Amino acid sequence: MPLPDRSQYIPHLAFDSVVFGFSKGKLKILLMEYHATGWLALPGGFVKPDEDLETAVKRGLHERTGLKEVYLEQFHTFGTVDRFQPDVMKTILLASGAEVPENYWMLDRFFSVGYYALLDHEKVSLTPDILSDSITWYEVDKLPSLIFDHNIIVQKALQTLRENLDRKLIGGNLLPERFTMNELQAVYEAILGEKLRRTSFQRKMLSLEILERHEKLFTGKSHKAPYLYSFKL
Amino acid sequence: MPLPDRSQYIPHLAFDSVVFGFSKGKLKILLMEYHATGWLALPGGFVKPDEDLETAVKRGLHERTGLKEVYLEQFHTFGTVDRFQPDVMKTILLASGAEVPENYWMLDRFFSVGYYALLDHEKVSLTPDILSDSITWYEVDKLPSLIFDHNIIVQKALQTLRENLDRKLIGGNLLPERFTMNELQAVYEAILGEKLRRTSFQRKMLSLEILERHEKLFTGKSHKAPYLYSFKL
DNA sequence: TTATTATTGTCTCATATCGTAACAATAGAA
DNA sequence: TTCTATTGTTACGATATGAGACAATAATAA
Repeated sequence: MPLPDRSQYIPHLAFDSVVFGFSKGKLKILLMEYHATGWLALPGGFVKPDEDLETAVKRGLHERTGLKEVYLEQFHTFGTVDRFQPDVMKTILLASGAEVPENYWMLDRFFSVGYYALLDHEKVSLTPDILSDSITWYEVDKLPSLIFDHNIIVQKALQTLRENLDRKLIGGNLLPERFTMNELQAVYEAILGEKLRRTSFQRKMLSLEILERHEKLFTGKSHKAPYLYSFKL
Repeated sequence: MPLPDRSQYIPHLAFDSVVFGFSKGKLKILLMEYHATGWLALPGGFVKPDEDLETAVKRGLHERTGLKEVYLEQFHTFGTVDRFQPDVMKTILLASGAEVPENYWMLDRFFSVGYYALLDHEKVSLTPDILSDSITWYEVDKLPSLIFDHNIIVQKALQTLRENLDRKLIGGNLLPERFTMNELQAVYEAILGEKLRRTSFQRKMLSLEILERHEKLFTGKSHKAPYLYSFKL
């Protein structure tokens, strides 16, 4: 399996995606595990010479998750010299069984543009890339050590997500079309890392006039059934 | 005057700085005017192979303003294909009187990381770069047309500045060490583009406990003299 | 059928915050 | 001494938020 040629991509420039999902009450992100080494990294990629940066990120996201439409936001570009670790990269490339040419372009110094994505955990079908033998969900607050500065990238993504949460009303992107108020609150709590008041949360969300109320959800439990909501528009 | 060699900088990657200053009640930014063409652009630059991205931006800022310490914030990275306008770049290079080699690296497609800086208008001493014959302050709300996507970059910088204004308490970076409450309010109004209530603003600022009150400022006007303030720490 | 339990939707009240206006203080001029 | 313009502070009402109370209700148990 041949490695990509220098001419196929813009050199020195990469992107890394922090893909957030929500399941079983936990906020999770996608991580790739590289062949043989067992090293973990964010799913990322490179930009083609005639491709918009954001298009490249969407392409990468589509290849890994099968999803075409996801909520996507750029949050920071990482460009310190200490990201440059050609030995690490070389080990990953060799472990994939490929032949690594002299001065191979992927061993150069890279700047990486960080994007975070929010998607419905249930809708993805995961596919590893050439260098990885798996891609899996990991709980954000139990993250293992990642290669390069990827732990820092995740922290920055999470910080930006928190700051944008209220301003951009994006919590719903992690849920299916219809959800209960309790589920929405659980998403907010997972992102913010703190418990919220049930009544205040409900009042706030309803006062924003962005939710549409639908039929009740009967779960079979012996108590009042909650309404289902969806986001307007 | 020779143009920089391909090996001196990372290819395909640039930065652009939106340098905010405040004077005579107006919010202003620095623009460079290129030789002969009269085209206007943001002050920017390239990153050296062994240089941190942020270090490069500070270096560029120091070269243009003489300032070593400025408030600096990265806000977005621009990477659409339509930024690629080699003819425009070639005209600029030729107008500077330089000889432009075949396939010169500055004519390639570039990704640009946007930073904004806040500084005390009084402290800068302006120096144009090789390609420009002037660098001057322009009022943000009376901006002329700029090359490439630089008008969009300014808008994005301003938008981010507004969003960060309260959260990061950065308004003071545009003023000298000591200032009156009125001056601070004028900065906030210029950034937000709207009038603020005098009493509410004063109450809010004082309640944040970030200001230190100093002696009064006697302007010679026939009314009560305002206190001077500085930011704590 | 009725009582019980767990959870949901709403309301109330205390508190904090903010818009608005009023008021007192004061530096210099008349 | 009075007047004018501006500043610092306080008062009051409107609005938002924290915290708790209370009614509604789906399924179960009696």
